[in-house]
Amino acid sequence: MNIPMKPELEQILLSRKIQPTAMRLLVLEELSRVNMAVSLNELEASFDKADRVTLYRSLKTFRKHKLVHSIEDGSGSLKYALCEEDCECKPEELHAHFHCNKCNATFCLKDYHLPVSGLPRRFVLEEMNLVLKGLCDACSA
Amino acid sequence: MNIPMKPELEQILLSRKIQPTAMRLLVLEELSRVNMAVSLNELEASFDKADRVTLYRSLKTFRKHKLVHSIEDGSGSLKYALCEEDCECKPEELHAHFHCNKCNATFCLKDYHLPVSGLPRRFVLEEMNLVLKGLCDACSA
DNA sequence: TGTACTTTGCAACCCGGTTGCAGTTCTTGT
DNA sequence: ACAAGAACTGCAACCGGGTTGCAAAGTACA
Ligand SMILES: [Mn+2]
Ligand SMILES: [Mn+2]
Ligand SMILES: [Zn+2]
Ligand SMILES: [Zn+2]
Repeated sequence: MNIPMKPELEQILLSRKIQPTAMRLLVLEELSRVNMAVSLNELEASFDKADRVTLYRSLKTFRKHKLVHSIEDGSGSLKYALCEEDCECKPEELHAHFHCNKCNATFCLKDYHLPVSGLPRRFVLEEMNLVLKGLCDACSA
Repeated sequence: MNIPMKPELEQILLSRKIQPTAMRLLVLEELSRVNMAVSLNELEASFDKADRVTLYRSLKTFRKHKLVHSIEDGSGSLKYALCEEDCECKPEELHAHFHCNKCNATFCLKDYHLPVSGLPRRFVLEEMNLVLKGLCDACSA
């Protein structure tokens, strides 16, 4: 995936009904660039000077408008990753994530969809969260 | 599962090489009684007077000796549940958990073992965490 | 251009988890 | 039975991720 240019970024926000402010464009650009799931802290560290709360609220807004989804990978901090272009964050769009125990990176396994079966009677399934953990591509070499 | 009596509880701790102190016996008894995954806060609330840190360290000790396993269910607090009698917490003993979005309860799905396939090349799998979310038995009625 | 609404930055707070330390209890060797 | 050492406990304080309140700055739109 190549990184979209400024006008494209703006278009992406607009298409999600998010006002394209300067900060939000930067956040979106960064999320596109890294192409993995990042925590609020990691995001903050990737800018010279940015207010943590503003980043937090940008991500919150993005998530509300289904531009990003969040992953609890067990590292202690929530991570955020860009959704696919036309994602509506429905159950069938859920996918697994891989968390590297060594470098702490977390990736979307977009093709690893979740098995929905074997649930006990009378339990109603609404969502699932599957995190695979181990060594990533780079760390297993 | 019925709740073990005092001497049995003591035996359980001893068999895991954990010194059976008064507090630890109480914690083990409570974990047996509730028969689900509980958070540190919930555990604390189930005693009239107990120090949070002592409970915390009891759970930590239990986990080290593989008497309990912990579950990150996305509720914001780690939960702990008793392991099966001869559990060694190996990958093949991993199971899924169910978290109720309404009552916040979390259960072990001991028979729901995890599918291990479809991982990208060069990724080394060490552990998995699968949490199903929805409405539990009681809440779906 | 004026006004209402949104976004931003800062400070402060919340809460789960964790550590330091001193006092107590328990284990072990004599 | 006793002393020395190790393990456990309770309290206070800290830490870090996440969150909120509020006033200032920015933006949309009539
Ligand atoms: Mn993802
Ligand atoms: Mn379990
Ligand atoms: Zn890695
Ligand atoms: Zn429930």
